Amino acid sequence: MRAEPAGQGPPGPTSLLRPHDRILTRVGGSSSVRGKAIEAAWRGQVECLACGIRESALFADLQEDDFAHIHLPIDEIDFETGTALYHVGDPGQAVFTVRFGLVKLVSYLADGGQRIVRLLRPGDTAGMESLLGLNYEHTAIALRPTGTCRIPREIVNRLAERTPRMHAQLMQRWQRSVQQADAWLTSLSTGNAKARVARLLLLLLDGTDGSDCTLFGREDMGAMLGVTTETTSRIVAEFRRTGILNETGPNRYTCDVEALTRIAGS
Amino acid sequence: MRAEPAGQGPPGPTSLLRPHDRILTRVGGSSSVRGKAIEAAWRGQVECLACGIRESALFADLQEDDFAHIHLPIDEIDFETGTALYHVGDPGQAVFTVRFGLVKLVSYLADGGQRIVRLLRPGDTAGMESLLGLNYEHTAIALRPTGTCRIPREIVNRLAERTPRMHAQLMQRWQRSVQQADAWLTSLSTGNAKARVARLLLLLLDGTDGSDCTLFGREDMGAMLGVTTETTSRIVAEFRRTGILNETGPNRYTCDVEALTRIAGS
DNA sequence: CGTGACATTGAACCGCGTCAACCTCGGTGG
DNA sequence: CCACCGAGGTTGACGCGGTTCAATGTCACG
Repeated sequence: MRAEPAGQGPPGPTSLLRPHDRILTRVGGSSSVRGKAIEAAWRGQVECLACGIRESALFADLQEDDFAHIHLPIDEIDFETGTALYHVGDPGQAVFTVRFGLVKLVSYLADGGQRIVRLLRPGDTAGMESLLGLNYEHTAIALRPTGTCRIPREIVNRLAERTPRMHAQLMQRWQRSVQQADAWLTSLSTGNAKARVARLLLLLLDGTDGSDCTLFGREDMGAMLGVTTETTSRIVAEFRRTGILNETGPNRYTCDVEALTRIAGS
Repeated sequence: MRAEPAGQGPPGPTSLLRPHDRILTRVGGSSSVRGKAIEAAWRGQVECLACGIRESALFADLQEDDFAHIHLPIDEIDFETGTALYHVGDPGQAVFTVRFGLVKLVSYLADGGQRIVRLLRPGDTAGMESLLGLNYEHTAIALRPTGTCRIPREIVNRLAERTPRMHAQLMQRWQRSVQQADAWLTSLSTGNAKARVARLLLLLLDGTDGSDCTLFGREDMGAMLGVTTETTSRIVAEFRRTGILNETGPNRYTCDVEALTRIAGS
């Protein structure tokens, strides 16, 4: 594994904003601002109930009266590509529900390199370790423009005490993380590089329209697959030459799913 | 990845005992037998409270009166080396607390190969996906003579409803699984083979006495590290030649922790 | 138009997979 | 008691695949 060129090593345990952490904040409810205004009445109840992704989000199973017990601000925070939701080692004060976009969870290695251990999609929850009072165990970085809801840990913990529905949601989400971690190991870190790239592409297919997917930097792809940037680039380029991938825009491709499945199987 | 020689592919979704599943059952309490006797009064309350590893086990935080609500048999089941606690796809009816020994969680790959995704040590809990009504997601196999407590899922689920202490234990255990899965990826599936073997050895050090560890078959070690049996064997042999490992018994070694740490860092 | 970030490509090297031989050891049966 | 056998560990030879280092291409942006 090569040392990161721009890497200043694993981020320290502070929670100061890094220079590049340009965050687009759109506060969720009343006059509250991120990190302040604990007492402010919050009108997020309505918004949560009406949330477009609620059926797949952390609050999916909550009932109307459950929301009445939320007395801390839930902020909608949007992140530009490349900015961090939080850093490894930061004291975890909140979980983030991904509303749209894509987030990578990064682990930094002893040698300064990095490895992406998971991807979070809309409906997923980031930073659940904070619910146990732990520091964040990864750095979470937006791979595309990403919208989140930042939910203070006390809200979730209090709801979990109150209702077994929240309880069940949490367990399901933890289990999902384990599943995803295991799948990551067996499908993205096993077999030759070409098969790994193929499996990653299949994983990135847009659920809806079938055979389209949006890629990101070759370096990130390499960090997911445990191979170098060059190898990734070579393989993607080859897929393009052989028609398995068809560029339709900047980092947008149409895939020959059939062929990819065959390659992934080897 | 090479195809498994003895592999008959991923085990099917049945829960029938395989021919080689020689299980040493020592039933926990009254006259109950595994899988039967739901009504039998169970005297495990005493045994759980007196359990030697309770402070690190699933029931760690429970109080005396919590145990009064256990009305299903908790069996002590011991497994010989190589036998399965359960198979992937089996409908999960219970979790297993490991009392002594070592258990591997195996994922079977599309090509018939296998990958070990986690190790369970005394105090760890296997098969928690069963609590969510899911089928087992791995095959769990004892790497050494292993003792377990088989706890029916209803017991845990009912306790979790009753007491937030059980609730918290579950969340912590799920979180631990995620952590271990992430560590597995970053430390055992990253870097060159020699570093991986070194990290595995460091992971296997007996907590207590410092520099001793017990290895297992080279094939299993390879399946943990994502390398072949031959590579694993070569590296272990080299470590022995250079004095980093010192054989003290069958698959027992004393390690030069210093040297291993250096090699692991590369 | 210069500049920097990123993708691509080339060439050389070498780590590890692959295939195969051989060894050790424990068990089994004559 | 010994010959035989099979499983697992070790070692060698060879070649491929992926890393490494370096050069060039491409595009967005100031």
